[in-house]
Amino acid sequence: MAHDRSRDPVEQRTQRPRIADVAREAGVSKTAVSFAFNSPDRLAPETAVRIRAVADQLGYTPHPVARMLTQRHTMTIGVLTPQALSVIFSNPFFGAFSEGVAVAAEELGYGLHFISPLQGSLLRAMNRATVDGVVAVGLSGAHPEVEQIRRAGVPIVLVDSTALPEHGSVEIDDVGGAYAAASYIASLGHRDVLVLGVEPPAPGGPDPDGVTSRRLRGYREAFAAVGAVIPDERVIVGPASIEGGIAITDRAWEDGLRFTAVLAMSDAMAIGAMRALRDLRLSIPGDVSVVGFDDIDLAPHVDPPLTTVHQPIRRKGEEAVRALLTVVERRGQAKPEHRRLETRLIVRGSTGPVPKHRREVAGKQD
Amino acid sequence: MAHDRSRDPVEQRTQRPRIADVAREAGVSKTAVSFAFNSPDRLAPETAVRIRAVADQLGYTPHPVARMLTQRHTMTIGVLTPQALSVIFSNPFFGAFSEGVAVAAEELGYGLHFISPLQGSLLRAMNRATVDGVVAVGLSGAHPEVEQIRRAGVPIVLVDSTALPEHGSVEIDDVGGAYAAASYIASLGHRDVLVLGVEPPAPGGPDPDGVTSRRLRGYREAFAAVGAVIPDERVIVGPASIEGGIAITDRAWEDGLRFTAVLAMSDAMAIGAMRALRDLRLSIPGDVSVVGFDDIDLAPHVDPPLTTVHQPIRRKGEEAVRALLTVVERRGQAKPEHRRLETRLIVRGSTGPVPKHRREVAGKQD
DNA sequence: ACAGTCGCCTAAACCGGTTTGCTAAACCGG
DNA sequence: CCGGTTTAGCAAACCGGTTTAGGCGACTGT
Repeated sequence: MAHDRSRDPVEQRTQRPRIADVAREAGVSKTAVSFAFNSPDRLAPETAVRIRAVADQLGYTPHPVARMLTQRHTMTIGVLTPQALSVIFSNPFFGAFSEGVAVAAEELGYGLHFISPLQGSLLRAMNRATVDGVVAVGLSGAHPEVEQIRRAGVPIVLVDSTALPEHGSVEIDDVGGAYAAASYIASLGHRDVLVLGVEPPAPGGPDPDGVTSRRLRGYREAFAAVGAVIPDERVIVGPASIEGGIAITDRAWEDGLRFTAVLAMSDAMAIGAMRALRDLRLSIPGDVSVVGFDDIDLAPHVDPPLTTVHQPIRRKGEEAVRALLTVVERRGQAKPEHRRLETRLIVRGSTGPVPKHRREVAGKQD
Repeated sequence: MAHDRSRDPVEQRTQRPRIADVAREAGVSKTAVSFAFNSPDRLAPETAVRIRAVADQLGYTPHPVARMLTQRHTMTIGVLTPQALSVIFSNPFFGAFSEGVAVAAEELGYGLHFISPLQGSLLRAMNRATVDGVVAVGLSGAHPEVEQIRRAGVPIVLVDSTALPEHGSVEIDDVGGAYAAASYIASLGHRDVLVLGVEPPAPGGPDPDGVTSRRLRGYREAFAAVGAVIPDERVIVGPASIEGGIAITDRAWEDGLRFTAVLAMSDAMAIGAMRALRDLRLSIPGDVSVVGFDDIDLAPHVDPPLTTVHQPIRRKGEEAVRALLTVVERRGQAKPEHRRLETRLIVRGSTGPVPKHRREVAGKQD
C-alpha cells in the first residue's frame, strides 16, 4: 500500500522516477529504456529519441547504485590514509599528491572517494566504500589492513611503503634524496645537525622501514662517508606540519641541543624550524642552514627560499592511479606494477657554509 | 554455466563470497546471515555466533553496493566544485575547508566523495556519484546545475553563494570583512590601492554577485566613507594562487599602476603580491601595505606576517555538513538551513601607515 | 511459397543484499 | 490440556537497474 505511485500518477511521491516509470510512460519495456541510454543502436533511432524525450521530461536519471550493482564496477577509486582526513587535508604534501591522483582519475573518467578510519577502523571504512580499487598512502605494507583489503578482492597500490610483490606500488628514492641533502650539508662543513623526522603514520610502532627510517639511513650514510655520525639524540620526530616543526625545534633548543644545520624530512617542518630559529634570533643561513624534503609549491616562496629534496609529488599521485587502473581494468590479469621515481636536491637560499664563529652557537655538547 | 561456483566449491572462482555462500556453508537461509550482521538479536545467540564464524572464515563481507541499494542511503556525502579537482587540492583555502567537512563527516559516520566535472559536465559527474547529499562550494546559486541536482532529489547545501531559499547555505560576511580591511587601510592614510580579485569559478560570466563582487562592494563602501573611490582600472582579477598573485601584481606594475596598498581577496594572492613587490625592491609595509582575505594557516608565518580578514574556513566546512545532514537524515522534512558566519580583520605586520615619500612610489596617475 | 535473416523489441533472470510476512515449535499461565 | 504469546528461522518480494535469450513480423533470395 505504500506503492501507490505505481498506480496513481497524480498522487505520486516526491521520489525520483524509476526506469519502470519511464517505460510505462513511453509505452515500452524497461529493456528498451535501458537500451535508449546504453546502446541506442539497438533501437530504432526514433524510438530511442522518443524514450529519451520522455525520460528528460520526467527528469529520469539511472540510479547510480543500481547501475553499479549490475555493472560490477563503480568507476571510482579510493584514496586510503591511516590518518583522519581532518588532519590530512591541509598538509601541502597531501594536497599535491591528491592533485596528481585527481589529474589521472579525471583523465580516465574515474571519481574520487577518500577513505579514512571510521570509528577507528580502516576496514569498517573500506567496507562502506564503493570503489574499484584503492591507492593507499603512508600505509606500511606490513599493516594487517592491507592483507584484508586484498582478501576482499579490492586491488590496491601502495604509495611510499615498502613494496610487496603481491600489490602495485609507487615509491621514491628516499635514501638517495636524503643522502644528497646530507652530503651537501656535510660538504658545507656542517657536522652538528638536527634531524627532524616525520611521525610514523600509525602511532604505536617505530615502523621499521617507514619513510623516516629510510631517509634517516640516507642522512647517516652521507655523514658516514665523511667520517661523521648523527647520534640518536639528535633525531627527533614530530607531526609533519609547520606547527610540528616549530614545536620540536624549540624543544630541541631548550633541551640544550646546538647545531649549525637542520635536516627536516618534510618542507612543512623545515618551514616551522626556520620560523622557530628566527624567533630565537638566529639567521638563516648565516647561523643555521635548513634543508627540507618534498619541494612543495611554497618552498621557493618562503624567506629565504628553501633548499630541499625535490620529489615529484603530483606525478606520484598520477603514477599510482595509472598503476592501479591497469590492474583494475583487466580484473587481475595484469600483474602489479612497481614504479620508482627519482628525487634530487634543489639548492636555494636556506643553506650556506658553516659559520666561522660556530663555537658560539654550536658544538656545545661534550 | 558460468556459475559453477554455486555447485562446485572446489573449482570456485576468485570472486568474493556472497551471502548465499555463507548461508549454504552454515546451513541457514540468507535471511539468517543478514540478521547475523544487522540484527543479531533476532537470532539465537549461538546461531549468530556460528554464522559469524563461517562468514569470517570465508572472508565474507556484505557487498557495499548491494547494501546501499536496499537501504536507500549511501552514508557518504559529496563535495562538489565547478573546478577540476586537479586545480583545487593544493589551494590552501580548499584544503582547510575540506578539513572542516571531513571533521563533521567523520564524526557523523559519513564518507567523503569529491565531485568535479567529468568530461566537462558536472551533471555527468553527479549522476555517477553515489551520495546522500552534496556540499557545493563556489557554485553560484544561479548555476543551472544546481536546479538539476535538486530535481534529481539530492539535497544540497551551497557554500559561498548567494542563498536561495530552496536549499541550505553557508556563507560569510564578505562585505563586512572587506569593509573592515579597506577601512583600516584608509585609516592609515592610503588612497591609492590595488585590488586583486579572485577569478570567477565559472569562467565565462562576470558572476553578478559572486565572492569578488561582494568583497569589492565592501572595499568601495569603506573608501566611499572617507570620500575616496577605487576606480575600475585598479581592480584586477586572476587565479587565487601564489602564482596568480605574482603575475597580476607584476602586470599591474608594468602597466604603470602605482599604489601604496594592495587589497587582495585571497591570502594566496596576497602572498604572491608580497613576493612580486619584494622582487621590485619595494619594502612591506614600508613602501606598500598588503592585506589579504581568508587567514589561512600560513598567513602568520610569512614574512612579514600577513594582515588579513579572518574567516572561519574549517567551521564553514563543518557547518555545511551539519546543515546538509539535518535535511538528509529526515528526508526533506526539515527545511533548509541558512547559516552565516562572521569575519574579522586581523592586523599583523604587512600593513603600515602610508609612506611620507609616497609621491615617489605612487600617485603617478593624473 | 518457404526457409533464412535481420531489425526491433520484450519477458525473465540476475546483480547481492535487506525486509516483510509467516510458520512451526517452544513456552506459559490457568 | 488448551488457547495465546514468544522465539527462531525461512521463502519470497523487493531495491532499480542491465543482460540474456528469444519472439515476431518484414524482408530476401530462390
